[in-house]
Amino acid sequence: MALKQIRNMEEFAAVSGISRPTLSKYFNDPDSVRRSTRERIELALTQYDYRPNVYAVNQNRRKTRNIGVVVPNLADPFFSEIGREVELACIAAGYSPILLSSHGNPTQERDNLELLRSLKPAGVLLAPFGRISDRDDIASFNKHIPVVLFDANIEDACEAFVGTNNFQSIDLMVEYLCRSGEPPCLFEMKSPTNPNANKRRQAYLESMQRHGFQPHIFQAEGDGWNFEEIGSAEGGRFISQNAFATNTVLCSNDRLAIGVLSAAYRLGKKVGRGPDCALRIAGHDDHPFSRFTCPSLTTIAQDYSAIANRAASTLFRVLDTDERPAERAETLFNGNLVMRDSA
Amino acid sequence: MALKQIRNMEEFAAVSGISRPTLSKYFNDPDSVRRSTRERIELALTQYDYRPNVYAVNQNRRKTRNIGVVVPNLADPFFSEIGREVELACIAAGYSPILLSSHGNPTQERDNLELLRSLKPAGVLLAPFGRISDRDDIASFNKHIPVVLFDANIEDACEAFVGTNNFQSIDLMVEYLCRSGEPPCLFEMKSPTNPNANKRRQAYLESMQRHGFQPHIFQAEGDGWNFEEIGSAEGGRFISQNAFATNTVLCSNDRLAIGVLSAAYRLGKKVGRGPDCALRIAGHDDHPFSRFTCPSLTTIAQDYSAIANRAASTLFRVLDTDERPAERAETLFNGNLVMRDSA
DNA sequence: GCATTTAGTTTACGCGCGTAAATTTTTTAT
DNA sequence: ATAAAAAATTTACGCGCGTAAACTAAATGC
Repeated sequence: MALKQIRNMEEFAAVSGISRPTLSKYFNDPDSVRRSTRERIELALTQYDYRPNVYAVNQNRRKTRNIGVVVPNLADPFFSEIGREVELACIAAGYSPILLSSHGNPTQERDNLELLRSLKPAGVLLAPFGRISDRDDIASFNKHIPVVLFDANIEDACEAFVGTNNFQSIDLMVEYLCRSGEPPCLFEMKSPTNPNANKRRQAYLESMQRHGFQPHIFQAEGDGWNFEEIGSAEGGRFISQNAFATNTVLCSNDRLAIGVLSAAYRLGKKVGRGPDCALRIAGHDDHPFSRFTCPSLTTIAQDYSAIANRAASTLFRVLDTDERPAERAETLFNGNLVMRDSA
Repeated sequence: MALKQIRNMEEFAAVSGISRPTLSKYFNDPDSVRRSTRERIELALTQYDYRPNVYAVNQNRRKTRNIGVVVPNLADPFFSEIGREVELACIAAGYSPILLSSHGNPTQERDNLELLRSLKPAGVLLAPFGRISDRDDIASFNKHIPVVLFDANIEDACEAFVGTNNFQSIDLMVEYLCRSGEPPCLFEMKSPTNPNANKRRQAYLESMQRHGFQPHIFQAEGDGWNFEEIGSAEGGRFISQNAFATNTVLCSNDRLAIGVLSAAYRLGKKVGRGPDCALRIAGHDDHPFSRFTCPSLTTIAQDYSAIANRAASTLFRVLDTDERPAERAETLFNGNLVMRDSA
């Protein structure tokens, strides 16, 4: 087995009988060498435990084969899932993904970009917080390295954006709710960290107007990422004060909705479509747990697989052509209504 | 500002007026140079945008300042949280953490170790699946690189283990449940992926015996990490068949409990301590969502902050002394009972 | 079978930094 | 002030690999 410990490509060239430059070509692209040569190399690889020193490999190359993937918060299952999809897409394309979480903290996002700067990635897939304060950092980063945004858009920044069409998805939900019962009011954060929330509010207003109903917006005080907590506290407050304008509450995202559902349960208000129900509650995002809330949550499923793969392939195209695209593309995927028991 | 683009340490030496070897010392340990020199360097750093090329830095060094952190599944909030704590501990100690998720897949765990092998980390903090099949891979990996296990133990493998004392935590819960109502039966996976589940079963049996009650174990069919789904389907089956031996169900972990709670709701069985309740349900782990289940979940909180920090500091000690510890240490932290409304 | 194309070999240099040895400068102790 | 200690500088080499140039061997086309 381990006939001899191979220390570097030179030694591997000696034992495999292939010259070092050819080996170098092989490791950069196995298909760039003749098949017979490739087989000889791969035979030798089974006999000797050698693999190129990543640090030496990346030292000279201006662009590595690394791709940075930055998401706002891996503790949020949505980003955990979409991050995973992006990783897989990168691996499939022969890149090495480096998944970084900003842990709900814009400062950490800057730190992550700073870290990536020194890792010289070929490109970056970034789901930004989208606050104005980040804009300059991201633009400055983008000067040197191609960046494709996903999930949250920053107007006119970076090579492209891929996300969900909130206007379509919210309209879909509003339409359903209006058709099946009282028109919904909207429950959201007062100062949302995510620009999608603003899009959704806008979409709600337009959609309600289109359907000829009076919109009602209820905003929760609170900061940070404890959406369930905020939804539970503030939603509970609105419920117990009978403040919601209608019996139907559309929450800006599932995590808020999960909080509101827990508050409703605590307050003894039955949630659902039945005649004995006091409230209907809907969400947005199809959070993994929304199937297991009580009752299960009616929501919008984002097509995160499509988003992840499109974002990745958009970046790959930029990397392949090695030039910035003339036009900044914005791709929006439709959401799907997931009907469960809460609305 | 950017007076000149600095390309390497040589050029930075020229503009800063400090010799390259001294700069090298500084970047490896800022305190290894005289204070006045350090201040001159840091002044220059504010004027010029230079930082050492990570790849060149790590190329020669046998041991990098990287620390690999491998968890079974970042989509599971428990690992997301504890992974974060570990990251912070590494950064605080001057190391660069590389957080990798095995995505619920033992093969991926092997791939992650393979990846880490080429990144030459100083050490690794590993939360393993703990299946027997991984043992050899991990042991082989551990031959070259120090590894501290956390969360899940593998007997006699690696430098040390840090986790929760399941015997203490389960006993705490069993004691509470017996004292406050009917003695609990145990609900768990038939073929658990996590060795803690086996510990918890053992602990349950011993604890029930100690309290003089007959133990009852109910096992859910199913594979993978969809614990909520399995808990909901299988738990629902047991509930609707009235199969649980007592009205109190202790679930092996919170995610199963979340599934069982959703099944109970679906079946119209009220859960809680009150006289009108049909079931009491308890969990283990204090999952972030267990506060927002309906009703909120009584559970055991693992001290993951303590676990993460102890695991990290144990590894650092090994790295500092630069020799393997004579004795393999196992550190177990106690769990805390979190009383909520479900039991 | 021969010319042409394609692939591999030899040789050589450079990347950015760690680091050792010898020397000079600066600080500290007496 | 002077000797000793500490720190910085100069010089030089090596790490493992990418890569270019000139050359040689093998595969391909007709």
